[in-house]
Amino acid sequence: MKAKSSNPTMKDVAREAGVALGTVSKVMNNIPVGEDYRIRVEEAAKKLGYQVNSYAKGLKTNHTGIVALIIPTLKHPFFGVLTDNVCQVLMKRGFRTLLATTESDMEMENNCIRMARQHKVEGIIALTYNPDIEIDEEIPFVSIDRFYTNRVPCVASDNYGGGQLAAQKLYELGARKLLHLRIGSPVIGEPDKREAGFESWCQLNGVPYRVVHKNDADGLMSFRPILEEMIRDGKPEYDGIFCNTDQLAAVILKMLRQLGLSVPEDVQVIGYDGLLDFTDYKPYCSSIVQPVERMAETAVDILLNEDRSKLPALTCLPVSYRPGGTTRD
Amino acid sequence: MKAKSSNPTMKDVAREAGVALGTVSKVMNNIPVGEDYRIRVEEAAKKLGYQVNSYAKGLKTNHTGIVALIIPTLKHPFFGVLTDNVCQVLMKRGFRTLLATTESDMEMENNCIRMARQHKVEGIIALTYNPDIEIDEEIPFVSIDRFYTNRVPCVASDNYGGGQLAAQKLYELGARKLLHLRIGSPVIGEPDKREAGFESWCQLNGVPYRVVHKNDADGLMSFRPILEEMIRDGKPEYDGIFCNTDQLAAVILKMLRQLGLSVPEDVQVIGYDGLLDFTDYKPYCSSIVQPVERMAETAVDILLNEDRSKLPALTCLPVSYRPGGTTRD
DNA sequence: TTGTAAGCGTTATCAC
DNA sequence: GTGATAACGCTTACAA
Repeated sequence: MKAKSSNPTMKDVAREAGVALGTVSKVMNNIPVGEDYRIRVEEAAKKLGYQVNSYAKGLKTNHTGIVALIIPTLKHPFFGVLTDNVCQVLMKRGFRTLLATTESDMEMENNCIRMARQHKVEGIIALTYNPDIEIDEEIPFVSIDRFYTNRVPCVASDNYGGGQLAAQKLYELGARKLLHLRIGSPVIGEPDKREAGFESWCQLNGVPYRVVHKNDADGLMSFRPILEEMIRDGKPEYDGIFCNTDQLAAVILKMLRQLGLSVPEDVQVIGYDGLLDFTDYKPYCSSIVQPVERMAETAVDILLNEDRSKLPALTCLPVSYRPGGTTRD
Repeated sequence: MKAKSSNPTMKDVAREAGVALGTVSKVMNNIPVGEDYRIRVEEAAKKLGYQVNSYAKGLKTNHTGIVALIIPTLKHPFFGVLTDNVCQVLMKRGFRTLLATTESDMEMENNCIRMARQHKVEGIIALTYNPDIEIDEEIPFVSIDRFYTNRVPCVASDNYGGGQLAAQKLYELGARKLLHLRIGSPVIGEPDKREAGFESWCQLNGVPYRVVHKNDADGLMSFRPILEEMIRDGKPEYDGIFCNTDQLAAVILKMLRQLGLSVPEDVQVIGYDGLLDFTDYKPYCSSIVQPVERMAETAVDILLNEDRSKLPALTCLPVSYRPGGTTRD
C-alpha cells in the first residue's frame, strides 16, 4: 500500500475507476468510449487530481506542445511586445513557449538552439544575430527580421516599403532635402532594407538626400557632429530626417532641440518601429509602425504549418505610417 | 537497415561506437568510464549529431530542468526586465524557462499553473493577481510581489521601507506637506505597503500628509481633479508628491506642468520602480529603485533551494533612492 | 570497469 | 468497445 500522495498516474486512475489502463488513455484523449466508463474515469481522475505527464506523452508521440522562442533581450520594448504576442498566439493554439534570451551572444544563440532540440520542441522562432547559426533541417524554424536561406522562412515587416514610405511622407509633408540616419549591428538583416527603400524612393523622385550609417559600437551620440555641421545660419540643411528606429529618433530629437532647432517646424523627423511610451501610451515620434501582432501570428502560422514543402522564404508584412508630433500633419 | 536520418538515439550511438547502451549513458552523464571508451562514444555522438532526449530523461529522473515563469504581460517594461533577469539567472543555473503571460486573467493564471504541472516543471515563479490561485504543495512555488500564505515564499522589494524612504527624501529635500498618489488593482499585494510605509513615516515625524487611493478602473486621469483643487493662488498645497509607480509619476508630472506648476521648484515628485526610458537610458523621474536583478536571483535561489523545510515566507529586498530630475537634489 | 535488463507513464496495436 | 502488451529513449541497479 504505497501512498502515492505525489503524482497519480494513469495506472492509479485505472485502478480507482476499476477499468483498464488503455481505457483511461482513451478517455484522456477524447477517443470514443462507453459513456459509463468515461464518467467513472473522469471522476476517478478528478478525485485523484490526475494530470497527464506530458513527458511520457511526448516520449511516445514526439509531440511536446512546446515551441522555443529565442530572442536577444526583453529589456527593449519591441522585443517585449513581440515576445508577449508570440506567447499569446502560441497559447491560443495550444502550445507553450520555451523562452531563451541571448543578449545577442552568438555562442548563446547556438546553445539555445541545442537546448531547444534536446527539449524536443516542435519548432523554433528566433531573432538572432548569428550568421552561422546551427539550423537543423529536422525541426521547423522561423526567423524574424533575418534572412538566412530559402530553406529558412523569415518573417519581417516590409522594411523596404517602410523606408520608401518614410521618404514619401517626409516629402509630402513639405521636406525637400532628406537625411537618413541609421545605426545598427554590422550583421546584415532585413531592417537594413529600410535604408535601401529610402534611397530608392528619393532617387526615383529626384529628391536630394544623404545617408549616414553608423554601427552600434559608435554609439547613439556619434550622430551629434553630423547634426551640428548641417546647420547653417540657424537653419538645418536637411528638413526631413528618417531614423531607422524610434530609439534613434528620440535621441536625435533631443539633439535637434539642444541645437536650437524646432521640430517639426524647422525639421521633421520620422522613426521606425511604432513604439509607444508606456507612461502615456503615446508615440515617441512620428513613425513607421511595425505590425507586431501580425508578425507574431504569421511566424507561428508558418512554423506550425502542416505542409512544410512549400514555405515562403520571406514574408514581409505591411507597415503603416502614424503621426506622432514630429511631423507637420 | 532503417536510415535513421532523423533523431539518433543512445542505441545508435552505442552501435556506432561499438559499446553497450549503458556505457553511452554513463559518458553522457560524466560518470567515470574507460578513457578509450569515452573517446569512442564522444566521437560517435558527434558524428551522429546525437542530442539527449530530455523527455525520456525527464520521464526517468523526474528532473526536467524547466522552471515556469508566470507573469501578467511583457508589454510593461518592469515585467520585461524582470522576465529577462529571471530567464538569465535560470539559464546560468542550467534551467530553461517556460514562459506564460496571463494578462492578469485569473482563469488564465490557473490554466498556466496546470500546464506547468503537466510539463513537470521543477518549479514555478509567478506574479499573479489571483487570490484563489491553485497552488500545489508538491511543486516548488515562489511568488513575486504577492504574499499568499506562510507556505508560499514571496519575494518583493522592500515596499514598506521604500514608502518610508520616499517620504523621508521628500522631506529632506525641503517638502513640508506631502501627498501620496496610489493607483493599482483592487487585489491586495506587497506593493500596497508603499502606502503604509509612507504614512508611518509621516506620522512618526509629524509631517502633514494626505493619501489618495484610486483603482486601475478609475484610470490614470482620475487624479487630475485632485491636482487642480490643490492649487491655491498658483501654488500647490502639497509640495512633495510620492506616486506609487514611475508610470503614475510620469502622468502626474505632465499634469502638474499643464497646470502651470514647475517641477521640482514648486513641487517635487518621487515615483517607484526605477525604470529607465529606453530611448536615453535615463530615469523618468526621481524614484525608489527596485532591485530587479536581485529579485530575480532571490526568487530562483529560493525556488531551487534543496532544503524546502524552512523557507522564508517573505523576502523583502532593499530598495534605493535615485534622483531623476524631479526633486531638488 | 562494462554489459544487461527492468522500469518511468504514455500511446498504440492487437486480440478478445 | 475493452483490456493486455509492446514500444518510446533513457537511467540505474545489478550481474558479469
